[in-house]
Amino acid sequence: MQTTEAHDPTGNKLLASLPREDYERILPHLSPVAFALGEVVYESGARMDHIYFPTTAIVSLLYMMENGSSAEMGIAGKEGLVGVALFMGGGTMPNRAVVQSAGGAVRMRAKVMQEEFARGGEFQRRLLRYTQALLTQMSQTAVCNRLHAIEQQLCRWLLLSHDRLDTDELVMTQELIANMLGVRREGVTAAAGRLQEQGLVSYVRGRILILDRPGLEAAVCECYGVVKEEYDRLLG
Amino acid sequence: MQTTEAHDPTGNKLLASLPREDYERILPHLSPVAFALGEVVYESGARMDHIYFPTTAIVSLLYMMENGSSAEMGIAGKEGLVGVALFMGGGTMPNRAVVQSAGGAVRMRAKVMQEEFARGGEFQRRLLRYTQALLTQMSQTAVCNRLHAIEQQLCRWLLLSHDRLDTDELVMTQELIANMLGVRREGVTAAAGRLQEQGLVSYVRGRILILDRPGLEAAVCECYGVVKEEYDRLLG
DNA sequence: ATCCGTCTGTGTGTTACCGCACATATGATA
DNA sequence: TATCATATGTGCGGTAACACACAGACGGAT
Repeated sequence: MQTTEAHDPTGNKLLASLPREDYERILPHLSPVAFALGEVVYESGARMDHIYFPTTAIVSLLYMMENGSSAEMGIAGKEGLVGVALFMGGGTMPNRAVVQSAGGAVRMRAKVMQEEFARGGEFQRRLLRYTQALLTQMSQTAVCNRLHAIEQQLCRWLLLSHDRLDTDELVMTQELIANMLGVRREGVTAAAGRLQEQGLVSYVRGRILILDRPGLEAAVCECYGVVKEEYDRLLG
Repeated sequence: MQTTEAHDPTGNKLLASLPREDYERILPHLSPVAFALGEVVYESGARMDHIYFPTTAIVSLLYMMENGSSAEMGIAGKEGLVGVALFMGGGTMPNRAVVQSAGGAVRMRAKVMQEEFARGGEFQRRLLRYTQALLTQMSQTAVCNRLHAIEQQLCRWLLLSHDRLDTDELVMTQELIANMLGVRREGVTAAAGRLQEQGLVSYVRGRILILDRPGLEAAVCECYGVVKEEYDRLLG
């Protein structure tokens, strides 16, 4: 795997954007972690010991229904972090964080992070802006779930994932995508088939290749653009 | 209208929960506002001059689609505030805030609020915890929109509104509820009719009366409970 | 090379919600 | 009391997504 990149804290854009002074103060408190596909970063309602800054990994925030079905409310990759509850004050969140794309992250002990946050400097500022971006992503997911068709949501999901990867290939079965989107596997098969017919993607057995990104951007609903622009504005 | 209550800052639970010292420092900077039904508190993408703490009013956060349809992503009442973007750092949000139930609020100039927030004390702590609660409400709305039927969502919406009112009567047409939920008006008519048959609510021309709150709580999906518990835990 | 678990494709019938059209009821106002 | 804008009820056809069943296809392991 991408050993050097995955363990370099600057692989995480949020950390990389810190002023040198803040970055260097934080650096000694960061330690690398490797995440496997499907690994649970934290469980719904569970207290976390660390905050995670993905470098090459992508993490999905999922709500697990009592009856076993699930739906994704947001995703985090190298642009952000996993564990906002640790500095927002609640400590826990009623959702599960699952590794959606294997890769690396760096982590920081909760206590150290909280002390740094309490300094009120640039670190705090970036964390709060990131949280606002996440807020937008989640709220737009709510809108998209209500008003848009599976095919458009699949485009949105593919683009959000692609933005957080350095490759055009997503390792992901249709079954897993269905769990993320909160729809049936057959629904994903049908939507993915239509995208493939249009030449936007190609896929074989758990691997999806993005062939025509501009084409996907033309096929996606406005939700993707709203979220993307807000991330760029707040974190860019 | 409820003149005294609506203008008393302690009508807002978030302000009322502040330690006396913080509350008294903030009090001189609060001024009362009256909101009419349908009034736009802030427009999508617009910079705000004030943060609002509702006392008797309820405000909906709506996303307006390019094609004119809309969907609610969250609501705020006396338990919270409107304008998280002002302390989260983004300044604006890509959604509209509309008065869903007429009533009062107190407001505070953005600059003053930001200075108080930067002190890093209890005020900051409460604001961040509230924002985490809002995050949960929005993400649970996403899940609910994906997985649950209109009737359950209507129950959720009625209960969330009822929690923020001192009366059992909601002044709200089915047409407006449909805009909030992002569904057809006829869909609301049908769902509301079923709730009325069960004796849970009664309504006539723009007024809905909550008759059997425990019954509604039995009919609602788990989403309401998740959000409620998180609000109680974080702000209680 | 074969086996077998997993992933993907497809068909059938059902349901929830949509869009449209229009009938009826309410209550404020003249 | 009559009028009228607005709110609500209802019917009908269309469609997207559902649940279930099963067939084929791939690719790693023996």
